[in-house]
Amino acid sequence: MPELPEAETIARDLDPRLAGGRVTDITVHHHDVLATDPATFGRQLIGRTFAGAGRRGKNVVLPLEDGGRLVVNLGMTGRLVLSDAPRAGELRHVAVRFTLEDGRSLLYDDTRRFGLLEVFEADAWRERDAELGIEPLGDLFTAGALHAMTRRTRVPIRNFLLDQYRVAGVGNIYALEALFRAGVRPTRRSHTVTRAEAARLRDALQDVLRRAIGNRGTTFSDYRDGSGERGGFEPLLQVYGREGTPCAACGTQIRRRVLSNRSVFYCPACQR
DNA sequence: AACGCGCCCTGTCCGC
DNA sequence: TGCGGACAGGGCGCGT
Repeated sequence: MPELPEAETIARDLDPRLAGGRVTDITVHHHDVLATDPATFGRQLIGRTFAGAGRRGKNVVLPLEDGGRLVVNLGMTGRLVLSDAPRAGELRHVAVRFTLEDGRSLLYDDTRRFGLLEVFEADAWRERDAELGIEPLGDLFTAGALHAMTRRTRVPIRNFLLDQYRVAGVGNIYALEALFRAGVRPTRRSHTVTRAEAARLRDALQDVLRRAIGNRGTTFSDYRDGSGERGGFEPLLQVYGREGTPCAACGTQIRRRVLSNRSVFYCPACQR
């Protein structure tokens, strides 16, 4: 569920409300979401003050006033919520609670605990940041830049888009939607993608991600109960989860297959 | 060395 | 109605 748009939405919500919050205590309910042991984690953060919230790829980045950072990878089911948020009391899988000086708490909730919380000091974060791929909504993500990258590898283009060390922030859902809009089959080897296709893919990726952010990052996953934001991006999905239904462009049945242990959906007529 | 695959974990859904 | 099994996607570690 959480890809770039979800991380962006969380960061925007948190930014003004978390700034100035000083950590006075940390309770770890599930240590497997931490990069270190709980005692070390506590020593790293207690007494330090959040400066706000941002994003890098799919990571929510919480800068500290002294230049360090708490970096949160949300995995599949991670959420970051302040205790005074409307539905904070409904969280059922709180893994870590950060008590703040003003009495509020920052809660990290993660049902499946695929997420990871890690503290970086300034230098270490610069290194980590440099390892991550290009930001798909950034100025550097041009058609030429994307094409130069795709030409250098033979991996299927869907796998290329999922690799956080190439393009940072794209997950399976938005990758497949962008490939459909660009008319490129997910299994196509990256190096065969033409310049024109790379240009369409860049535009499609940006369009899909921006629309998703406009919908507050709401994807299909929370449609079944009204526990969170209602409405959402799901009606906008044109191929993901639509096996057997007619393609919106040509009517051909959408096909599903498995690529690298993960579902791929595409229109066999529109995507070459 | 780039790449593919299995696994981590839980909730939901489907078929018997 | 209950239950087992398949399935979901992110990322890491390992084998090739």
